[in-house]
Amino acid sequence: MRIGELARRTGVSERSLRYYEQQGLLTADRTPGGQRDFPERAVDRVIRIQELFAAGLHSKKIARLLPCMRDADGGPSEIATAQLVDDLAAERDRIDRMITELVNSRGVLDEVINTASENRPDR
Amino acid sequence: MRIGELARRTGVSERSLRYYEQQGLLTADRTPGGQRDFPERAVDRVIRIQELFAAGLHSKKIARLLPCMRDADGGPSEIATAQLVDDLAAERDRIDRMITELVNSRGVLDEVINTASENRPDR
DNA sequence: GTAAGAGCTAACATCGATGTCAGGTTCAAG
DNA sequence: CTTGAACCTGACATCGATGTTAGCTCTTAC
Repeated sequence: MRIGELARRTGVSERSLRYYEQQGLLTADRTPGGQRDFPERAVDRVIRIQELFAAGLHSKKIARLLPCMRDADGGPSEIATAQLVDDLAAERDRIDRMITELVNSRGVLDEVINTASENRPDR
Repeated sequence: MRIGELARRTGVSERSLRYYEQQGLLTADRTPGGQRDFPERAVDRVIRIQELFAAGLHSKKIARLLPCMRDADGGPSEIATAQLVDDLAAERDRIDRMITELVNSRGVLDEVINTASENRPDR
């Protein structure tokens, strides 16, 4: 599929998709005219890339990580090196802490929202 | 307490603390010589500020939010306006989605890590 | 063949919290 | 009084994903 469709289906801008390809996160064939032709499974991949970005990983780390992930198709095409595993374990712990913080913050927001609703029954 | 101690106790750089004050997120008295003198409760407040930053809120929104939060001392000193509540509700939903994504990403990392440990019992 | 819509590259801009540095002032202990 | 640590302000730098624009090319339907 061409870049426009992939953008539409993932909600990610064309700009970002080109950037992902440039960073080695996505692979695309090219038409004879030089336009990108993404495989169907790029959709899932883009979504996972977005999630990893949201989790605070940088593109370089994602690039090392992706080949070690189980694909839609089957097993991973590479096994993570010990060094990468260490790295990912650290990220994992960071994400864990981040989840805790987010849950806290969500609670704070809920409290403020609820307090306001109680004191301001503008219905 | 002075800025160095607050930085040490919160793990937040002095630079950031000055920035927080400048953005209206923190209040500090001044010594006759012009040095900041933070109240004890600044410690908790800084930690909450950090969490809100981690949740993706910007300083301006945090500045509007903070006076509506329940303090260590007691009730909020302001009630959120309807407009702010709408805003916060949107942030809340965004945080919710972010948590989901983080949990997903954590799962992905765990899988890669586990796969590597199984295939590479370097112990 | 032509026109319109979609894609291409390259370059520059942005955002916001934080790092860093310079040059000066304050504080506290001796 | 002196000295070194801690603090002050102000300015500039950074990082990285993404937005934006310009100028050109490809694709496709007519």
